[in-house]
Amino acid sequence: MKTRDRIIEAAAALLDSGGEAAVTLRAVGHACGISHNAPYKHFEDRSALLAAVAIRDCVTLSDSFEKLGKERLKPLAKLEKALQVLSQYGRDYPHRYQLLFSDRDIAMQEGELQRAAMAAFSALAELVGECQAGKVLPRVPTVELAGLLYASVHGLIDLQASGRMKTEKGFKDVRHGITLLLRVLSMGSASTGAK
Amino acid sequence: MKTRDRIIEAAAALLDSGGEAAVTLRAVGHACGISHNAPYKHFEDRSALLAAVAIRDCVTLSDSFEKLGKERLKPLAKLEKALQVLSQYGRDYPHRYQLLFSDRDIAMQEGELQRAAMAAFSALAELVGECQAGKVLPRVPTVELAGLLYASVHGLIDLQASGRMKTEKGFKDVRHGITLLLRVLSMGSASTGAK
DNA sequence: ACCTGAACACCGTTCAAGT
DNA sequence: ACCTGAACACCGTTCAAGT
Repeated sequence: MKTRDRIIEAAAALLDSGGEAAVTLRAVGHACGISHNAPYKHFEDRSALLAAVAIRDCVTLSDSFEKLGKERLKPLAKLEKALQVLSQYGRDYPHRYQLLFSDRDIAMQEGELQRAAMAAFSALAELVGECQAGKVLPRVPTVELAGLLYASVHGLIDLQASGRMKTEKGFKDVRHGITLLLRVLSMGSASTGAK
Repeated sequence: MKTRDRIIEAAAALLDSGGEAAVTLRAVGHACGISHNAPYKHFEDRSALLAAVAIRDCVTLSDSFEKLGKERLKPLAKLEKALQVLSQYGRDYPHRYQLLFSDRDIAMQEGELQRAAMAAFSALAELVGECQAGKVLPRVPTVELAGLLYASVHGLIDLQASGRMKTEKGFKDVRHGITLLLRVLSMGSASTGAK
Protein backbone atom coordinates (compact mmCIF):
# COMPACT_ATOMS: atom_id res chain seq x y z
CA MET A 1 0.00 0.00 0.00
CA LYS A 2 1.25 3.43 -0.92
CA THR A 3 2.44 5.75 1.85
CA ARG A 4 -0.15 8.33 0.85
CA ASP A 5 -2.99 5.88 1.42
CA ARG A 6 -1.53 4.67 4.68
CA ILE A 7 -1.46 8.28 5.89
CA ILE A 8 -5.13 8.74 4.96
CA GLU A 9 -6.07 5.52 6.71
CA ALA A 10 -4.17 6.47 9.86
CA ALA A 11 -5.86 9.88 9.89
CA ALA A 12 -9.30 8.27 9.52
CA ALA A 13 -8.58 5.85 12.37
CA LEU A 14 -7.43 8.66 14.66
CA LEU A 15 -10.49 10.71 13.70
CA ASP A 16 -12.80 7.82 14.57
CA SER A 17 -11.28 7.13 17.93
CA GLY A 18 -10.54 10.60 19.23
CA GLY A 19 -12.21 13.24 17.11
CA GLU A 20 -10.63 15.89 14.92
CA ALA A 21 -8.36 17.14 17.67
CA ALA A 22 -6.71 13.72 17.84
CA VAL A 23 -5.64 13.91 14.20
CA THR A 24 -2.23 15.50 14.78
CA LEU A 25 0.47 15.15 12.18
CA ARG A 26 2.71 13.74 14.87
CA ALA A 27 0.22 10.97 15.73
CA VAL A 28 -0.37 10.25 12.04
CA GLY A 29 3.35 10.05 11.38
CA HIS A 30 3.90 7.79 14.35
CA ALA A 31 1.09 5.45 13.26
CA CYS A 32 2.69 5.16 9.82
CA GLY A 33 6.21 4.78 11.13
CA ILE A 34 7.41 8.01 9.54
CA SER A 35 8.41 11.38 10.96
CA HIS A 36 5.84 14.00 11.92
CA ASN A 37 6.55 16.17 8.91
CA ALA A 38 6.77 13.47 6.25
CA PRO A 39 3.03 13.93 5.45
CA TYR A 40 3.91 17.33 4.00
CA LYS A 41 5.43 15.52 1.02
CA HIS A 42 1.99 14.04 0.27
CA PHE A 43 -0.41 16.79 1.37
CA GLU A 44 -0.30 20.55 1.32
CA ASP A 45 -1.12 20.79 5.01
CA ARG A 46 -3.21 19.23 7.76
CA SER A 47 -6.48 20.53 6.31
CA ALA A 48 -5.70 18.94 2.93
CA LEU A 49 -5.16 15.63 4.69
CA LEU A 50 -8.55 15.87 6.38
CA ALA A 51 -10.10 16.74 3.03
CA ALA A 52 -8.57 13.59 1.55
CA VAL A 53 -10.29 11.54 4.26
CA ALA A 54 -13.60 13.23 3.43
CA ILE A 55 -13.18 12.72 -0.31
CA ARG A 56 -12.48 9.01 0.13
CA ASP A 57 -15.68 8.51 2.13
CA CYS A 58 -17.75 10.67 -0.20
CA VAL A 59 -16.72 8.61 -3.22
CA THR A 60 -17.62 5.41 -1.36
CA LEU A 61 -21.07 6.75 -0.50
CA SER A 62 -21.69 8.00 -4.01
CA ASP A 63 -20.83 4.59 -5.42
CA SER A 64 -23.27 2.93 -3.01
CA PHE A 65 -26.08 5.23 -4.14
CA GLU A 66 -25.41 4.53 -7.79
CA LYS A 67 -25.37 0.78 -7.25
CA LEU A 68 -28.62 1.02 -5.33
CA GLY A 69 -30.26 2.85 -8.25
CA LYS A 70 -29.69 -0.21 -10.43
CA GLU A 71 -31.27 -2.70 -8.04
CA ARG A 72 -34.69 -4.11 -8.85
CA LEU A 73 -36.80 -2.65 -6.08
CA LYS A 74 -39.76 -0.32 -5.67
CA PRO A 75 -38.67 3.34 -5.95
CA LEU A 76 -39.58 4.14 -2.34
CA ALA A 77 -37.72 1.09 -1.08
CA LYS A 78 -34.63 2.14 -3.03
CA LEU A 79 -34.81 5.65 -1.61
CA GLU A 80 -35.30 4.40 1.93
CA LYS A 81 -32.37 2.04 1.56
CA ALA A 82 -30.11 4.83 0.30
CA LEU A 83 -31.01 6.98 3.27
CA GLN A 84 -30.35 4.08 5.62
CA VAL A 85 -26.89 3.66 4.10
CA LEU A 86 -26.19 7.28 4.89
CA SER A 87 -27.52 7.01 8.43
CA GLN A 88 -25.53 3.85 9.01
CA TYR A 89 -22.38 5.72 8.01
CA GLY A 90 -23.29 8.47 10.46
CA ARG A 91 -23.87 5.98 13.26
CA ASP A 92 -20.66 4.03 12.65
CA TYR A 93 -18.40 7.01 12.03
CA PRO A 94 -19.91 10.13 13.63
CA HIS A 95 -16.68 12.12 13.47
CA ARG A 96 -16.15 11.33 9.82
CA TYR A 97 -19.78 12.15 9.09
CA GLN A 98 -19.47 15.58 10.66
CA LEU A 99 -16.20 16.20 8.85
CA LEU A 100 -17.79 15.38 5.52
CA PHE A 101 -21.22 16.93 6.02
CA SER A 102 -20.93 19.57 8.74
CA ASP A 103 -17.43 20.97 8.71
CA ARG A 104 -17.06 24.52 7.44
CA ASP A 105 -13.46 24.31 6.29
CA ILE A 106 -14.01 21.10 4.38
CA ALA A 107 -16.94 22.64 2.49
CA MET A 108 -14.64 25.40 1.24
CA GLN A 109 -12.50 22.87 -0.65
CA GLU A 110 -12.99 23.12 -4.38
CA GLY A 111 -12.58 20.46 -7.02
CA GLU A 112 -12.63 16.78 -6.30
CA LEU A 113 -14.74 16.95 -3.14
CA GLN A 114 -17.34 19.20 -4.76
CA ARG A 115 -17.63 16.80 -7.68
CA ALA A 116 -17.99 13.74 -5.44
CA ALA A 117 -20.62 15.50 -3.32
CA MET A 118 -22.60 16.55 -6.38
CA ALA A 119 -22.49 13.03 -7.79
CA ALA A 120 -23.88 11.66 -4.53
CA PHE A 121 -26.66 14.23 -4.49
CA SER A 122 -27.61 13.58 -8.13
CA ALA A 123 -27.89 9.85 -7.48
CA LEU A 124 -30.23 10.61 -4.58
CA ALA A 125 -32.30 13.09 -6.62
CA GLU A 126 -32.80 10.43 -9.28
CA LEU A 127 -34.33 8.09 -6.71
CA VAL A 128 -36.63 10.90 -5.53
CA GLY A 129 -37.73 11.49 -9.13
CA GLU A 130 -38.64 7.82 -9.51
CA CYS A 131 -40.77 8.02 -6.38
CA GLN A 132 -42.62 11.05 -7.71
CA ALA A 133 -43.25 9.29 -11.02
CA GLY A 134 -44.64 6.39 -9.02
CA LYS A 135 -46.86 8.85 -7.13
CA VAL A 136 -45.50 7.99 -3.71
CA LEU A 137 -44.00 11.43 -3.12
CA PRO A 138 -45.68 14.82 -3.64
CA ARG A 139 -45.45 16.57 -7.00
CA VAL A 140 -43.21 19.49 -6.16
CA PRO A 141 -40.04 20.29 -8.15
CA THR A 142 -37.74 17.23 -7.88
CA VAL A 143 -34.48 18.99 -6.97
CA GLU A 144 -36.23 21.01 -4.30
CA LEU A 145 -37.83 17.93 -2.77
CA ALA A 146 -34.54 16.04 -2.96
CA GLY A 147 -32.79 18.95 -1.28
CA LEU A 148 -35.37 19.14 1.46
CA LEU A 149 -35.30 15.41 2.02
CA TYR A 150 -31.52 15.41 2.16
CA ALA A 151 -31.52 18.33 4.57
CA SER A 152 -34.03 16.60 6.85
CA VAL A 153 -32.13 13.36 6.95
CA HIS A 154 -28.88 15.24 7.47
CA GLY A 155 -30.54 16.96 10.41
CA LEU A 156 -31.49 13.62 11.94
CA ILE A 157 -28.05 12.09 11.44
CA ASP A 158 -26.18 15.17 12.62
CA LEU A 159 -28.33 15.33 15.74
CA GLN A 160 -27.30 11.79 16.52
CA ALA A 161 -23.66 12.25 15.53
CA SER A 162 -23.40 15.30 17.77
CA GLY A 163 -24.99 13.49 20.71
CA ARG A 164 -28.28 15.41 20.79
CA MET A 165 -30.73 12.62 20.00
CA LYS A 166 -32.62 12.44 23.27
CA THR A 167 -35.81 10.43 23.66
CA GLU A 168 -37.40 13.33 25.53
CA LYS A 169 -37.24 15.19 22.27
CA GLY A 170 -39.30 12.61 20.45
CA PHE A 171 -36.44 10.63 18.92
CA LYS A 172 -35.98 6.92 19.03
CA ASP A 173 -33.28 6.66 16.40
CA VAL A 174 -32.45 7.90 12.93
CA ARG A 175 -34.01 4.89 11.19
CA HIS A 176 -37.31 5.59 12.95
CA GLY A 177 -37.08 9.27 12.04
CA ILE A 178 -36.51 8.51 8.37
CA THR A 179 -39.47 6.13 8.28
CA LEU A 180 -41.70 8.75 9.91
CA LEU A 181 -40.46 11.40 7.50
CA LEU A 182 -41.22 9.34 4.41
CA ARG A 183 -44.61 8.37 5.78
CA VAL A 184 -45.62 11.94 6.53
CA LEU A 185 -44.32 13.09 3.16
CA SER A 186 -46.08 10.37 1.22
CA MET A 187 -49.35 11.27 2.97
CA GLY A 188 -49.49 14.37 0.81
CA SER A 189 -49.19 12.63 -2.54
CA ALA A 190 -51.69 9.82 -3.11
CA SER A 191 -53.62 7.12 -1.26
CA THR A 192 -50.44 5.15 -0.57
CA GLY A 193 -50.31 6.48 2.98
CA ALA A 194 -51.79 5.17 6.22
CA LYS A 195 -50.02 3.28 9.02
CA MET B 1 -20.22 44.83 33.53
CA LYS B 2 -18.71 41.93 35.38
CA THR B 3 -15.42 40.46 34.17
CA ARG B 4 -17.07 37.09 33.69
CA ASP B 5 -19.62 38.52 31.25
CA ARG B 6 -16.97 40.51 29.43
CA ILE B 7 -15.02 37.29 28.92
CA ILE B 8 -18.09 35.55 27.49
CA GLU B 9 -18.78 38.45 25.19
CA ALA B 10 -15.19 38.55 23.95
CA ALA B 11 -15.28 34.80 23.28
CA ALA B 12 -18.52 35.14 21.33
CA ALA B 13 -17.08 37.97 19.23
CA LEU B 14 -13.95 35.97 18.44
CA LEU B 15 -16.08 32.96 17.58
CA ASP B 16 -18.18 35.01 15.18
CA SER B 17 -15.26 36.53 13.37
CA GLY B 18 -12.82 33.66 13.17
CA GLY B 19 -14.45 30.39 14.15
CA GLU B 20 -13.75 28.18 17.13
CA ALA B 21 -10.02 28.07 16.47
CA ALA B 22 -9.85 31.84 16.94
CA VAL B 23 -11.18 31.59 20.49
CA THR B 24 -7.84 31.28 22.26
CA LEU B 25 -7.57 32.19 25.91
CA ARG B 26 -4.77 34.56 24.96
CA ALA B 27 -6.96 36.44 22.48
CA VAL B 28 -9.86 36.50 24.95
CA GLY B 29 -7.62 37.84 27.69
CA HIS B 30 -6.16 40.47 25.43
CA ALA B 31 -9.64 41.62 24.32
CA CYS B 32 -10.64 42.03 27.97
CA GLY B 33 -7.42 43.70 29.02
CA ILE B 34 -6.44 40.86 31.35
CA SER B 35 -3.76 38.20 31.24
CA HIS B 36 -4.19 35.01 29.22
CA ASN B 37 -4.78 32.87 32.27
CA ALA B 38 -7.10 35.15 34.19
CA PRO B 39 -10.16 33.42 32.63
CA TYR B 40 -9.28 30.34 34.69
CA LYS B 41 -10.56 32.21 37.73
CA HIS B 42 -14.01 32.37 36.10
CA PHE B 43 -14.19 29.14 34.11
CA GLU B 44 -12.91 25.65 34.64
CA ASP B 45 -11.19 25.57 31.27
CA ARG B 46 -11.57 26.66 27.64
CA SER B 47 -14.37 24.21 26.97
CA ALA B 48 -16.38 25.57 29.92
CA LEU B 49 -16.01 29.06 28.48
CA LEU B 50 -17.38 27.91 25.13
CA ALA B 51 -20.23 26.18 26.95
CA ALA B 52 -21.05 29.48 28.66
CA VAL B 53 -21.35 31.14 25.25
CA ALA B 54 -23.68 28.38 24.11
CA ILE B 55 -25.81 28.57 27.25
CA ARG B 56 -26.26 32.32 26.91
CA ASP B 57 -27.53 31.96 23.34
CA CYS B 58 -29.74 28.99 24.18
CA VAL B 59 -31.49 30.92 26.94
CA THR B 60 -32.08 33.84 24.57
CA LEU B 61 -33.63 31.55 21.96
CA SER B 62 -35.77 29.76 24.51
CA ASP B 63 -37.13 33.10 25.75
CA SER B 64 -37.98 34.10 22.19
CA PHE B 65 -39.95 30.91 21.65
CA GLU B 66 -41.90 31.37 24.87
CA LYS B 67 -42.78 34.95 24.02
CA LEU B 68 -43.92 33.87 20.57
CA GLY B 69 -46.26 31.32 22.11
CA LYS B 70 -48.17 34.09 23.81
CA GLU B 71 -48.70 36.19 20.69
CA ARG B 72 -52.14 36.30 19.11
CA LEU B 73 -51.51 34.55 15.81
CA LYS B 74 -52.68 31.44 13.99
CA PRO B 75 -50.84 28.33 15.27
CA LEU B 76 -49.06 27.68 11.98
CA ALA B 77 -47.97 31.33 11.75
CA LYS B 78 -46.53 31.11 15.27
CA LEU B 79 -44.65 27.94 14.44
CA GLU B 80 -43.28 29.33 11.21
CA LYS B 81 -42.16 32.48 12.99
CA ALA B 82 -40.36 30.48 15.66
CA LEU B 83 -38.51 28.48 13.02
CA GLN B 84 -37.56 31.69 11.24
CA VAL B 85 -36.11 33.06 14.48
CA LEU B 86 -33.93 29.98 14.69
CA SER B 87 -32.85 30.20 11.07
CA GLN B 88 -32.08 33.90 11.43
CA TYR B 89 -29.80 33.06 14.34
CA GLY B 90 -28.08 30.47 12.17
CA ARG B 91 -27.63 32.92 9.32
CA ASP B 92 -26.29 35.74 11.51
CA TYR B 93 -24.05 33.63 13.71
CA PRO B 94 -23.16 30.39 11.89
CA HIS B 95 -20.25 29.55 14.19
CA ARG B 96 -22.32 30.06 17.30
CA TYR B 97 -25.13 28.01 15.78
CA GLN B 98 -22.83 25.07 15.13
CA LEU B 99 -21.34 25.36 18.59
CA LEU B 100 -24.78 25.23 20.17
CA PHE B 101 -26.45 22.70 17.90
CA SER B 102 -23.74 20.64 16.22
CA ASP B 103 -20.74 20.47 18.52
CA ARG B 104 -20.09 17.12 20.16
CA ASP B 105 -18.21 18.37 23.20
CA ILE B 106 -20.82 20.99 24.01
CA ALA B 107 -23.58 18.36 23.93
CA MET B 108 -21.75 16.39 26.61
CA GLN B 109 -22.16 19.24 29.10
CA GLU B 110 -24.67 18.44 31.79
CA GLY B 111 -26.87 20.75 33.81
CA GLU B 112 -27.68 24.27 32.77
CA LEU B 113 -27.25 23.76 29.04
CA GLN B 114 -29.38 20.63 29.02
CA ARG B 115 -32.14 22.45 30.85
CA ALA B 116 -32.06 25.45 28.51
CA ALA B 117 -32.11 23.16 25.46
CA MET B 118 -35.05 21.17 26.83
CA ALA B 119 -36.99 24.35 27.59
CA ALA B 120 -36.48 25.55 24.02
CA PHE B 121 -37.63 22.24 22.61
CA SER B 122 -40.73 22.12 24.83
CA ALA B 123 -41.77 25.59 23.72
CA LEU B 124 -41.48 24.43 20.11
CA ALA B 125 -43.39 21.20 20.76
CA GLU B 126 -46.24 23.22 22.26
CA LEU B 127 -46.58 25.20 19.04
CA VAL B 128 -46.61 21.95 17.05
CA GLY B 129 -49.38 20.63 19.30
CA GLU B 130 -51.50 23.73 18.62
CA CYS B 131 -51.07 23.18 14.89
CA GLN B 132 -52.23 19.60 15.19
CA ALA B 133 -55.26 20.66 17.21
CA GLY B 134 -56.03 23.14 14.45
CA LYS B 135 -55.68 20.32 11.93
CA VAL B 136 -52.91 21.97 9.93
CA LEU B 137 -50.34 19.31 10.75
CA PRO B 138 -50.76 15.51 10.55
CA ARG B 139 -52.04 13.57 13.55
CA VAL B 140 -48.95 11.66 14.57
CA PRO B 141 -47.58 11.74 18.15
CA THR B 142 -46.76 15.38 18.97
CA VAL B 143 -43.27 14.92 20.42
CA GLU B 144 -42.25 12.76 17.47
CA LEU B 145 -43.51 15.29 14.96
CA ALA B 146 -41.85 18.11 16.86
CA GLY B 147 -38.61 16.16 16.92
CA LEU B 148 -38.77 15.45 13.23
CA LEU B 149 -39.62 19.04 12.40
CA TYR B 150 -36.78 20.29 14.56
CA ALA B 151 -34.35 17.84 12.97
CA SER B 152 -35.38 18.89 9.48
CA VAL B 153 -35.02 22.57 10.18
CA HIS B 154 -31.71 21.92 11.93
CA GLY B 155 -30.58 20.12 8.80
CA LEU B 156 -31.45 23.10 6.64
CA ILE B 157 -29.75 25.61 8.94
CA ASP B 158 -26.67 23.47 9.48
CA LEU B 159 -26.30 22.98 5.74
CA GLN B 160 -26.24 26.72 5.35
CA ALA B 161 -24.04 27.37 8.38
CA SER B 162 -21.50 24.86 7.10
CA GLY B 163 -21.49 26.38 3.62
CA ARG B 164 -23.21 23.50 1.80
CA MET B 165 -26.39 25.22 0.64
CA LYS B 166 -25.86 25.14 -3.11
CA THR B 167 -28.61 26.01 -5.56
CA GLU B 168 -27.66 22.98 -7.68
CA LYS B 169 -28.89 20.92 -4.78
CA GLY B 170 -32.34 22.47 -4.87
CA PHE B 171 -31.83 25.08 -2.17
CA LYS B 172 -32.66 28.74 -2.40
CA ASP B 173 -32.36 29.56 1.27
CA VAL B 174 -33.44 28.26 4.65
CA ARG B 175 -36.61 30.37 4.73
CA HIS B 176 -37.71 28.83 1.43
CA GLY B 177 -36.89 25.36 2.70
CA ILE B 178 -38.93 25.84 5.87
CA THR B 179 -41.93 27.06 3.87
CA LEU B 180 -41.70 24.07 1.55
CA LEU B 181 -41.36 21.71 4.50
CA LEU B 182 -44.46 23.04 6.26
CA ARG B 183 -46.44 23.00 3.03
CA VAL B 184 -45.54 19.40 2.22
CA LEU B 185 -46.25 18.36 5.82
CA SER B 186 -49.61 20.11 5.97
CA MET B 187 -50.61 18.38 2.72
CA GLY B 188 -50.97 15.19 4.69
CA SER B 189 -53.33 16.51 7.35
CA ALA B 190 -56.46 18.17 5.96
CA SER B 191 -57.69 20.24 3.00
CA THR B 192 -55.59 23.23 4.06
CA GLY B 193 -52.95 22.30 1.50
CA ALA B 194 -52.62 23.19 -2.18
CA LYS B 195 -50.22 25.70 -3.73
C1' DA C 1 -11.41 36.95 45.58
C1' DC C 2 -8.86 38.13 41.54
C1' DC C 3 -4.88 38.64 38.80
C1' DT C 4 0.14 38.07 36.90
C1' DG C 5 4.54 35.99 34.83
C1' DA C 6 7.16 32.13 34.11
C1' DA C 7 7.20 27.53 32.88
C1' DC C 8 5.74 22.95 30.65
C1' DA C 9 4.15 19.91 27.17
C1' DC C 10 2.05 19.98 22.83
C1' DC C 11 0.90 21.62 18.20
C1' DG C 12 1.41 23.03 12.80
C1' DT C 13 4.71 24.55 9.80
C1' DT C 14 9.30 25.63 7.71
C1' DC C 15 13.88 24.60 6.29
C1' DA C 16 18.41 22.84 5.55
C1' DA C 17 20.21 18.53 4.95
C1' DG C 18 20.41 13.70 3.82
C1' DT C 19 19.27 9.10 0.53
C1' DA D 1 11.08 11.65 -5.08
C1' DC D 2 10.87 10.92 -0.24
C1' DC D 3 12.30 11.45 4.37
C1' DT D 4 14.62 13.43 8.83
C1' DG D 5 15.89 16.56 12.87
C1' DA D 6 16.10 20.98 14.59
C1' DA D 7 13.88 25.19 15.08
C1' DC D 8 9.96 28.73 15.41
C1' DA D 9 5.72 30.66 16.85
C1' DC D 10 1.59 29.43 18.97
C1' DC D 11 -1.50 26.85 22.11
C1' DG D 12 -3.92 25.19 26.90
C1' DT D 13 -2.84 24.51 31.44
C1' DT D 14 -0.42 24.77 35.96
C1' DC D 15 1.71 27.07 39.73
C1' DA D 16 3.99 30.09 42.85
C1' DA D 17 3.54 34.66 43.90
C1' DG D 18 1.42 39.12 44.35
C1' DT D 19 -2.90 42.71 45.77
